[in-house]
Amino acid sequence: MPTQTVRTARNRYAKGEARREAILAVALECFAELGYRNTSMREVARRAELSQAGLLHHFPVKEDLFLAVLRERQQVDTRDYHGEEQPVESLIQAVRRNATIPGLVRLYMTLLGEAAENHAVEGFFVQRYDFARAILAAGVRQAQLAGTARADLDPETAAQALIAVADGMQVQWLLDPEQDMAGAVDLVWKLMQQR
Amino acid sequence: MPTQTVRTARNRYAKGEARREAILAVALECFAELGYRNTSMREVARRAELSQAGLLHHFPVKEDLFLAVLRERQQVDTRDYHGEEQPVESLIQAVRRNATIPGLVRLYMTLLGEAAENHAVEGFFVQRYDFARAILAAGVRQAQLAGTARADLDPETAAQALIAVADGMQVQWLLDPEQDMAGAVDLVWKLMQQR
DNA sequence: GTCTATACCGTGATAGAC
DNA sequence: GTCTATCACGGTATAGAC
Repeated sequence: MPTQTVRTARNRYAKGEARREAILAVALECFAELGYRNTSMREVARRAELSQAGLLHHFPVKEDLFLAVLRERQQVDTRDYHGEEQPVESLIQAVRRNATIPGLVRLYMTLLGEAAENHAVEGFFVQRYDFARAILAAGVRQAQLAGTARADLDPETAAQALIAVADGMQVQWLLDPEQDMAGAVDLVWKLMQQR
Repeated sequence: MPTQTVRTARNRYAKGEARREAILAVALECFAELGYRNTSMREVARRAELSQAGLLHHFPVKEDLFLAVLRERQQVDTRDYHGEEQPVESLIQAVRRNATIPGLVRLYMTLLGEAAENHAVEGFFVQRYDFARAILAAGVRQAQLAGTARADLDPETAAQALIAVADGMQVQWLLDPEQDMAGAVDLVWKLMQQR
């Protein structure tokens, strides 16, 4: 680890940290706009206004930069779910929100492609899905107890399906923004609620 | 176009065509195994047992090779649907079958990432989805007439949702092969059939 | 149609000075 | 922490022999 974080007595490395944050912001922008493959370390460095070698000081290999961006997004997404009492509804809301942030869905799709080729990125997604499945399955179970979801559903399978529709619709929406992303998720969830 | 196809009187270019086919097979293998990014033209050439320049004679740029592979797969997939009287069931079957072909789902995911960054690949997917949606919507409509699907479904939205679950589950399955790909698609379809 | 040879440029990555 | 080289590699391209 080249960069230290948190220091006693007024953060002597505050400047380095700030730089790091700035780099991450620029990198997210680049990945979303250009894609992973077409984003060069030189370009990120240019936009962050430092040399390529300077950038490599913070993130020695391109993948490190990528993963750092991912971890930041994961924090945001996790926060959104935490303490949520309506997981399924928040999923639908998240889908809707994603559509409003330019490049985010595109980035997500790029990531998926990357995960297929890169073990570290794959690990990121595995964790993410495990987390989402657990949350949503709990949500389904809760709805069943409350009598607002079909009792004959297997909560795990239902959770899988809900995540899958959400993911799949993001892809379709990206390819053709006419598609009603949230509508399809909503449809499936409504079907699960019928009794 | 460097390579001519179809010739009167017993195909004088049969050898070149065969070479082309062999290259495509090797390329599919490479993309599935190594991913798009990690597949070099040199490697494809090596495996196809010809020089890099020889490969470039058939496919001047890497993307051309990629698109050719895509088009071939599209033909296979399209054939599977054609004349099918149970579109939804064939979708589920296709999902099951994909799981048995090593690297295919991985390739598909790689492609999605590529589509996010590459207009030509994007076009390929847009077409593919339009086609699938039309087929499946017809299938839903037909099931409604037959009384085997809920009458209150919007066939278009239902079709979107079905494709989305199938796609989304392939992703989850790839990341964790424990997941029951076809099971989730089946669940959603069963829900659509209840009345 | 296919080969060898060669070159160009952008890329991720490293070494070492300041 | 940041820089200036410098490297090897990959995608692309061309010339010219067979």
